[in-house]
Amino acid sequence: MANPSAQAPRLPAKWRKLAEARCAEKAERLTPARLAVYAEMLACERPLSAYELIALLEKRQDRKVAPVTVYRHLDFLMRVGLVHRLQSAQTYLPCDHPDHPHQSQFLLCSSCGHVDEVEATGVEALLAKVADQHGFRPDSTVVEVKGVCGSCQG
Amino acid sequence: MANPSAQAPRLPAKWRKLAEARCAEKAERLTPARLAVYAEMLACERPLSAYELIALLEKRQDRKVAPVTVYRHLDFLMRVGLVHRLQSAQTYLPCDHPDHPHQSQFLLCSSCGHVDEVEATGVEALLAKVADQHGFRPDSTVVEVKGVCGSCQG
DNA sequence: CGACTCAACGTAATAACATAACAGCGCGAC
DNA sequence: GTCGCGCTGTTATGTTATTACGTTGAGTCG
Repeated sequence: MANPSAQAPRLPAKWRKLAEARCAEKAERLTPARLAVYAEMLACERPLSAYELIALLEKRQDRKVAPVTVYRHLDFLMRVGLVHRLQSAQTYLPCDHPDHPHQSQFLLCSSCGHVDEVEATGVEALLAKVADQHGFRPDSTVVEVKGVCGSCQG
Repeated sequence: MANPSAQAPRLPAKWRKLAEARCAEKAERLTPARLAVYAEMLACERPLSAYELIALLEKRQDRKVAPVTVYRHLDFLMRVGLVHRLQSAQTYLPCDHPDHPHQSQFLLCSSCGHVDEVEATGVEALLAKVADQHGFRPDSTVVEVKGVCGSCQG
């Protein structure tokens, strides 16, 4: 590949360092192609479908990008905890407070499309309790709330 | 259509009455085709993808069933509250305690595929509270917990 | 160095999930 | 009757995701 990172959006040091740290933790390799996808997602500031991401990357890099390529990079970014998938929208967005591994909840505004990632400690605890009451051992949770954000209620 | 209900799986009176009641409430029409899809889902006892449902219906009725047909019936069944969609698995399953409208939570076993629909009052309340703290007005929620069910832990 | 290995990456094809557009039918309202 | 409207059928297409297989490139070990 012809130096993809040079064609990627500028990636603030904060995020780059975070990405490096996360990869180091998990002994994963942070390649230019992976970083380029992550940078594109951060630059966009809203959830993207895989194919929207493909289109952005193709425009940026002026060449074809196959779906499987983007899906692999997304899998990687989710594996190391830098990106989340919104199950109800089939879109992807960068993790918003990635200082530590976590389960998040998402508030999706149906008016402006903005997604707020929150980490309410009580939610996971309650779900764990509910699961336990049913003899169920939880591994991961999906919590997505659709509604209207503060800005759009005015 | 050549009497589809005759070719549908036997539908216990309990469920049929429920379906009729729900449709009456919402002034929706319970047609044979809609009932056939509902009956197929109840007979299967596990979440089905739309295309699995198509295959079952085609086998049962011995004729082609177009995707759009099944999606329309699924939309209807979800609208009247007889069926839920599992967002994380892109599958559909009949509502398990449909005595009243509700928001449910789902416990998905990754081992046996069984899905337990539960209705923990505290969960919705807590999510409403969390949303409110962020100035967010919730409309609907998606809560899906992946893990291992009691039977599969032995 | 050279051969080996293994993960990342590229390419092509296809599978799986979902919707759009339009026509015909059937039933109730009037 | 006939009008309107919702249900259904048909065809085509759009969107999301994966499979299969070959190539590249960086690190390792002899």
